[in-house]
Amino acid sequence: MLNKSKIQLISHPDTDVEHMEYKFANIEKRWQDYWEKNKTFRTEDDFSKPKFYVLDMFPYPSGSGLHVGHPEGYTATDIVARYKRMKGFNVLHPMGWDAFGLPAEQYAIETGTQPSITTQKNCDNFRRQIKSLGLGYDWDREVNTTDPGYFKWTQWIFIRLYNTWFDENLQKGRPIDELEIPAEIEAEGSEAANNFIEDKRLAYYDDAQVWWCPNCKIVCANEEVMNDGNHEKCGNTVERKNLKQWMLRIPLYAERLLDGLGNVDWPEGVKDMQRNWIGRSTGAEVDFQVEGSDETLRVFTTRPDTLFGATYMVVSPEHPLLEKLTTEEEKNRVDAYVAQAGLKSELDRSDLSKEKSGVFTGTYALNPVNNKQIPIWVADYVLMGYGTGAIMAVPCHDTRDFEFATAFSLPIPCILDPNTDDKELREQVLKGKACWTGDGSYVNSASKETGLDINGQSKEQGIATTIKWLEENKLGTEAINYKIRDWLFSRQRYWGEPFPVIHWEDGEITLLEDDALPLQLPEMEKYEPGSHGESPLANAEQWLHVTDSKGRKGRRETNTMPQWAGSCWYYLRYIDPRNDQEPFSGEKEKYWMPVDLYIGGAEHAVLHLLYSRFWHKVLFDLGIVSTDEPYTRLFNQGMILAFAYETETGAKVSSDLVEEKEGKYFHTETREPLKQIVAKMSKSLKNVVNPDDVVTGFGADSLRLYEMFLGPLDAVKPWVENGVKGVYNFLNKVYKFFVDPSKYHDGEEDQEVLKSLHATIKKVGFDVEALHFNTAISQMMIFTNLVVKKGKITRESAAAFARVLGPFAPHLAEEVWNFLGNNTSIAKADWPEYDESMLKEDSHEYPVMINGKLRFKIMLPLDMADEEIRKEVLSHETALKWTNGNDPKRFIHVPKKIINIVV
RNA sequence: GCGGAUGUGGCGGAAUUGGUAGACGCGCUAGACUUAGGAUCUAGUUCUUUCGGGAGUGGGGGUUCGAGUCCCUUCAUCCGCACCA
Repeated sequence: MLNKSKIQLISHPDTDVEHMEYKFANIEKRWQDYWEKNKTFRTEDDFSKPKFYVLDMFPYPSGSGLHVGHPEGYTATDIVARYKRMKGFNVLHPMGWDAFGLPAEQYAIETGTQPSITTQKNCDNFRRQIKSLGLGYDWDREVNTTDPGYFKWTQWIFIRLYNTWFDENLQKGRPIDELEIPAEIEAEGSEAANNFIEDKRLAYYDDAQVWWCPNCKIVCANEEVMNDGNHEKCGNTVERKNLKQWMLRIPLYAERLLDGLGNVDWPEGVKDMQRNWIGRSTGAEVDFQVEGSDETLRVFTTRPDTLFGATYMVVSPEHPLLEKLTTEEEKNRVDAYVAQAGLKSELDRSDLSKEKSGVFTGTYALNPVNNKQIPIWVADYVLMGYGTGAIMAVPCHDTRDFEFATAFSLPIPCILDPNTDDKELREQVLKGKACWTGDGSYVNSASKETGLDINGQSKEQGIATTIKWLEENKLGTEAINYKIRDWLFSRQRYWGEPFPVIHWEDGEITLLEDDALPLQLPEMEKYEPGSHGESPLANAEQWLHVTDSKGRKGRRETNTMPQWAGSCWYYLRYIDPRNDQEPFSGEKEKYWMPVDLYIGGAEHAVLHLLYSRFWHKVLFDLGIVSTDEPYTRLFNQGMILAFAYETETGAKVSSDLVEEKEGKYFHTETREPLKQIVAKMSKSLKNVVNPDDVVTGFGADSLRLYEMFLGPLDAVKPWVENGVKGVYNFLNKVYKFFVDPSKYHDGEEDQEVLKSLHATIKKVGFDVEALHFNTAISQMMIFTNLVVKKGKITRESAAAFARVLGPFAPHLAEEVWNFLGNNTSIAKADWPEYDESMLKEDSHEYPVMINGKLRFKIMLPLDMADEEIRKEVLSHETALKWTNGNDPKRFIHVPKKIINIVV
């Protein structure tokens, strides 16, 4: 109620308008039609010009249309694109649709409407909305991930991934036919050789654990499972299920993905999140002999130096050796524990069980550094998915092991004398009553029997010495471990890219030939999933079954690719979007890549950006693209929030039930006083701002300008509804002044106006490069206020200002430009040059401070000698008052800045 | 717990290398025009004051002629990750 009322009133202006009224609706319609008709923003592949590639993260075209968050990033890139074009660059600035996705499929299940029809409708709506904002995209380059002409090449890339292996020595992906099969494997026969090859492919087909919602009969992505283990859509508990899945070996590229982060201009936070996700840690893998067995238990540790402090071992409940390790006597307890751990999902293991739990397996291992017998336990604080799924526990120097050992009264011997000044803490650690993970010098860390002795060494030395000893004695090796895991690359859904894969009745898997692409989706009448966790494609009988020339029968892959697939490479397709011979021309790719500026939401900090970097590196290794990294500069726009209201107890109140009285807020029904808070826009809070409403009420230029004026692009900021009025007033002022013949004169330009104009050209240029749009707009307001006050301007100055305004408020700028007698688009004009000499001053108004406090101001010529300045300032009446005519202690004069007198 | 960021008027936010804190905008106050004003224009607007000043950028301390900015410390909020061995 609060949010809407004003917009609606202003959106129905008096019909009785003067001819000078800023009729934004007419103006914007006129220029949008003009741009469309003249293809103003079409990008030619003119290799003679310097290029600039500015990219938005393309949207998923949802049924609810744009929200105000979309235009934020899009306006920013549009301003940069228009600016760069005016600066003489050949600018690539495309838009498209990431249009595969669940909502269209869900809608299909409910209504039987083909997803392609829903998608088409939504794309049309998005395109209309985006065009209504005056964003200058080259629509001839529009791409859509669901278009067979597009996903043909997504499938083509998948085939490349399948046919690539990673050469760890060269740290480079190579064609699979360059893979040499070792002689001893060759000798075992063709099946072994085949298995060897399959194990090397970047894409492979294998069993994988997935989340399955028995209610929706659908597999869920991890992010669709809530913290309590329920499906976010229906609230039912999801299950673990083993299904054959396509996986991609992204961990092989971990080092390359880490290295590449060093050379890109990205927000530090995003780089850190990616590093964190890859999770590289260095240490050693150590083999422990299991007592009374020829099995060894391998662990990964970052602290091989603490081996002397290892007093027990822990394996995860899913560890493959657990059954063998468990003795008869302990079997019941271990089985019960494993069953119980299985009930807890991986998600709530961390949350619910702050208390450590576990049971003894009944078996012992031998600590390789001193051959001491140590018990092997099973506990769910050790995860199967990380390292080897087993650890050596060093309770005195690892907090988790310390907690566990304390809970189960296991010994906590100290082997590292802490280098801390805290005497009490040090005592505690030495006694095994506290845990120390920092540096220090080793004690009790020598064994005559095995010959290892690190007593007295520091952490760094101890690690090096121990690894060397382990390797010499063949008990372990230096090792690097990564958190990142193989990428589960298939979904049991209809509305995604089909895999170009056939599973034959004899077990062979073949991929389609390039010339058989695209493999299209079959049209279906029903989109319900298959009964056993299969994709709806399992019901497409006609499509599904194939027979080869020899009569062998096969089934097509019924899984489809995840939504990430299309977005992994779309920036490449924009380069050559209608090419039906190859994904893009190499020549064009060399010219346009890399992307110079990529703007989008921080929610894609890890997955999309990591996945697409991975694909890009594979394509680079195969010689398909010319750069190692796809995105040179990345920038995250901050989320736009909205005001919302809550009661004293914190209950949220829908905005249509809120009433304002004298700056306070009340519930319209209960009369409760309410607190104004800032929250994400949501349907339930009824605080969603619809860009269409703003465009209707104030115009697209106002929406663009306001989104940029709101604050720094990367900041999270609330939409303050009244703020739109501020920029609307500004545009109104610009219109009324610059489209009024009576404001123009033919004489010399006023010096002050000229100076401000050049300052504006300079500042706006700098600010656009730095993406500081809010301060650029403020500078344009300052200039406008000045000329309105002066009342007159020359056509030349007005033309320069119009061009500065152009990237921000393109419709109004075109109108002014046209009024000034130009009959080509302002988008094609040159950015005005500023003259540095115009900005020079010959005198400066110095603030004079006495003891650090501003006391008065004085105008002084810049070429005045120091001595004279001193005399002049000290003889000022206010200065005399403070100095009593005495010589000051100090006299500081910073040229062009400030004068400070210390008395 | 770890990692990243942010704290400036009533509000959104400005402030290259330390150099006039609060640009620009909203809101508010007063006035002008007006039948009217949620239109437009003009002036004012950090707080406080005994009208000399005084205080002031989350809190405390430090460096400096001078600190929103640099250093130490502390608090709060937001985001991401979270038993990663």
